Amino acid sequence: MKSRARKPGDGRRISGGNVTMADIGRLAGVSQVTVSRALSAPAKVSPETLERIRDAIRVTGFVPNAVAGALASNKSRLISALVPSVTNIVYASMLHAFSNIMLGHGYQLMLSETGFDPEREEAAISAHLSRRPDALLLTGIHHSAGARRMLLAAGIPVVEVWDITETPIDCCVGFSHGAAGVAAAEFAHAAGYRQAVTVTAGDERAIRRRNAFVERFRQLSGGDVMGVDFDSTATLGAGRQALVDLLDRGMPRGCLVFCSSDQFAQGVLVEARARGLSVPGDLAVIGFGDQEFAAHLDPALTSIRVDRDVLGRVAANALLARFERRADVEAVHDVGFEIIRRASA
Amino acid sequence: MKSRARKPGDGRRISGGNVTMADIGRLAGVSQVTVSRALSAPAKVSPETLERIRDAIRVTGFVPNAVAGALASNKSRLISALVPSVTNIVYASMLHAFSNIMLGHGYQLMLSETGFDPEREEAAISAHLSRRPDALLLTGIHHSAGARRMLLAAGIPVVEVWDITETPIDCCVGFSHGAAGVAAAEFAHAAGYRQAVTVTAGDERAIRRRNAFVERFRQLSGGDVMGVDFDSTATLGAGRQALVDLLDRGMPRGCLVFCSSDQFAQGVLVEARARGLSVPGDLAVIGFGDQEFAAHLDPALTSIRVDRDVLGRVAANALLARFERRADVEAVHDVGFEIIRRASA
DNA sequence: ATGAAAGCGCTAACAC
DNA sequence: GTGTTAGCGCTTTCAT
Repeated sequence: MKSRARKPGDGRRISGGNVTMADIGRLAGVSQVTVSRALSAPAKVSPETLERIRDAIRVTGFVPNAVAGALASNKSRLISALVPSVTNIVYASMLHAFSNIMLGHGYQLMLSETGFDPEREEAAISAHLSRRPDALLLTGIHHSAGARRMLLAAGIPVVEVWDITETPIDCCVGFSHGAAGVAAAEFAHAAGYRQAVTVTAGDERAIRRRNAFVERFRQLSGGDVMGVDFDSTATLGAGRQALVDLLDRGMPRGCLVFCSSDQFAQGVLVEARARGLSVPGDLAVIGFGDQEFAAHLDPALTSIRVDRDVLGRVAANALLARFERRADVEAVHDVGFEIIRRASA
Repeated sequence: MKSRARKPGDGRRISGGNVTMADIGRLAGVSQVTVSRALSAPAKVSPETLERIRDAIRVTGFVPNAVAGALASNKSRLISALVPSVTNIVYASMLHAFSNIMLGHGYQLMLSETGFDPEREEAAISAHLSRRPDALLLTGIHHSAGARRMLLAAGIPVVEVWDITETPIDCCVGFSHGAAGVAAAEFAHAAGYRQAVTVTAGDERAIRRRNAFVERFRQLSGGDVMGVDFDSTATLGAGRQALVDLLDRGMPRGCLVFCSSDQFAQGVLVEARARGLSVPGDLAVIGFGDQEFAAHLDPALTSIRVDRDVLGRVAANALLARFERRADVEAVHDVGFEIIRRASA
């Protein structure tokens, strides 16, 4: 017997993760292939053989080696998902919906966080592609040149979520951040606000919404729109601080605060209450994300809702459609958004 | 040329994910092994050879096939993480800290949600083990018999988080939920509360905290403790509803509401405000998790804080120590908890 | 410093 | 219905 990794005397126990299909076959008196078939196409194996194989599997606790399977079949049944952050509920809930569907179809999830950083994203893409996932979910439509090259070369389905473009790498599911900003500006103007300020996180999509908002609001109202920009992620504390800064900088009374996230908006609300400012009298607030707490704040928060559940589900279905070569799924899917008007604006 | 999966004429392009080390070797005028070495131990390859190999890699966009590598080396550099839910910030932030460290050491993450369900957990464990991860992170210390059997058989490091036990599968990092419940009861009694009610999610650990709280509070105060139990996860809306129910059932004035999560606690606070009830005068509230908003609610929420960051980091280090066969990490690590007293109780 | 050979545990193709 | 054979693309060992 030729040994290699195993030293002589390193007698292997037949149990759990070390058992192979060949071992099961030996125990059941069949060849290794028959074991493989018993697992992947039981109908092709006689009932008696099947039972013996199943017994052997039960006795040994055999768990098939999907790594070997993936290498042989060139299918990993692994999906890579790259999101900016799992601690942000908007991405987490999208992932939840996405992975639930993929899991139901036998796909496992490999996950990485990219922190809104294209370089980290590129590194993650490279690492993930080496694992040969069957498909990849990416957040956003802006990726480094290297990332695009790798993705194209990999030749696997890719779905970009949370944004839309006419030129996706493969397909995309999201909504127009520009349109969301414009809609918010029009909503604000229609609601009678003639002055506005912004609070924005260090996230390219948030900035795009803000820019669209500012441009449209200026068109409609003529005035200038000042803002506070963070280069980090949105937190309640930062939102409070933003209002403090804005007030210091002479934010006009009765103006509307356009926040890139409900976290910021809640912070603004909290700080306003702490200072005895009335909302929406002294200032109005509009958030983004429509998280659960938005409806329960006092005053209830006006926010832009995006259906994360639908986003995740449509993204999953787009990939599944590609696996099955179905052409019934369009390359660009706009899930839209909705301004939920409550008391704060 | 023997063809198999590929039909004749299915001429393969040399690009991206299809390139092999053998292809790179051909381009660089060396054998496949040398390419392998160039990647894993560049010091063992001459500088000139190395450069030619690197050129070839750049030109082709070669990404090594980690699936083949894992099969050959019996090391996947993949870590499985099983959490109840990614949309729950307490697990998400723990995961974030955990994966950051693992990533820094070259490990990718495979993720599944188990929804507090041992059966789903067992299915996930089986699916993950087939991928041959190098280690596994599990949430909680209660697992099905089948799960334990598989885990033991797999013979890989396993870290159980969010709870502690003297008999972990391998090692555990968490805190005592019983102790947390007892501490909350003692805190409540010391703060002068003589009546209490509970609001609890359908989560075994939350129930354990509640039971410990109730038992200790009864010891101290003698009275009965009624409660509302949900069998789902905690939401703000459910917290509001819980207070409605409790009030209907004659919840005594001036009592303390022990919530299994800050979400519930926020709901109770919101409903109390909506009804014009004063906190902590008419009712006091204590949450669990000390999420960011807790400190900013009005009144600020008293809560039990667990350092999720430390939890994730210690869990990661425990696995890394096991990989390196370091014995400097104990099998049971209690990260403790802290009651953060604010205005609500 | 480099290469040849063996083999990781499976799936795919083809025979019988 | 079952077996045989030939890989998948790497890492490991051993030789030079």
